[in-house]
Amino acid sequence: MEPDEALRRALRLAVDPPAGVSIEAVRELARDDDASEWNIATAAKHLGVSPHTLRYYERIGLVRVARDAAGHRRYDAPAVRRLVFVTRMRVSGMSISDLRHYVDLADAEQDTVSERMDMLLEHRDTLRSQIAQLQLALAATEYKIATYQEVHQL
Amino acid sequence: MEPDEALRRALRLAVDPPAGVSIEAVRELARDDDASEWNIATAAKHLGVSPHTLRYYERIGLVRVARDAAGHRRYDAPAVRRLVFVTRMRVSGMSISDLRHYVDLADAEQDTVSERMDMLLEHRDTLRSQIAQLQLALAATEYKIATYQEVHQL
DNA sequence: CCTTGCGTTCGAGCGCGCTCAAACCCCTAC
DNA sequence: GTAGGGGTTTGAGCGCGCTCGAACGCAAGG
Repeated sequence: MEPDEALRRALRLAVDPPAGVSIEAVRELARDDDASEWNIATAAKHLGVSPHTLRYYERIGLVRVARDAAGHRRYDAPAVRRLVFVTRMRVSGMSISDLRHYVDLADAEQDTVSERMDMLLEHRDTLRSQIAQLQLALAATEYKIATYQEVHQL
Repeated sequence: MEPDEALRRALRLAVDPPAGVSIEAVRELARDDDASEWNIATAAKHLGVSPHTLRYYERIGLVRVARDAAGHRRYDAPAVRRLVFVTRMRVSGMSISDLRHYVDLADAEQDTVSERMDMLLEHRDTLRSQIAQLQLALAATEYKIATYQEVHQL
């Protein structure tokens, strides 16, 4: 078994939430049973962002990252999972400040589940309308392409 | 018939390219047979952007807009169609500079169809992967929502 | 010992896409 | 005549999200 197998597994689970997942997978994600960790370059590569961006995300409080003896960042499974979530939300248009609010709630001691739920529900709606928008744009683009092709045949 | 019926029709046609459209619709879109025009406030309202933005788009060459006797902008059907296209492409992530390139080609004298086709094809691919990304994000979000709900029931 | 390479912190800079403000113009209604 | 509400032009400003640079630290290899 590769040394960072657990990290890759966490990454994959977070990346591809299967259709019928449930408590099982949550527990899996919640387990921190592997000592394997990534340095910033490796983490950046797997997450598809730059090391600069990873440092930036940590600086603004989106993720907490441990240090090794030399003071270098070590990305463990929880950090990677958080970053997968963060990058996904960023890519899907959630603003940095909303994301900060969300992770502040997630990191809080108290029960903030209902407020986070509200944010998630709202983001879900945003995503749905975004997708609808993009599908409209796609239809328009394909329509234009088809038109050009037809015109070209005249 | 409302005075700006033709403009609304142009807007609708450009907004909702029906599945099986063809030359017919193109001709319809291409006809400039109506004298009705919009002022900047009306155009902005219908296009869902601010007057500021409309002036900005004109300034950077994305659209040409005529003036009335008083020097006020008059948005006719071609301008509206162009702006529908522009806003759709913007919303779907095409950069201003790419759009400028595209409309420069479209406004050029020469035959630039093939180059525009290339841009459209590329944008189509971008749109498809964007949609895929968003659907992933949506799945992840719904997964998280479902998880919270299950946890809440425990 | 010294270079190479990878990391650190912190503040500053930047590109994009608007967004605004100032000074002005014109038309209509009172 | 004048107040109000729409519009115009231009250059400047701004918020976001990185992105970079400078100065430094540490550890391994030649």
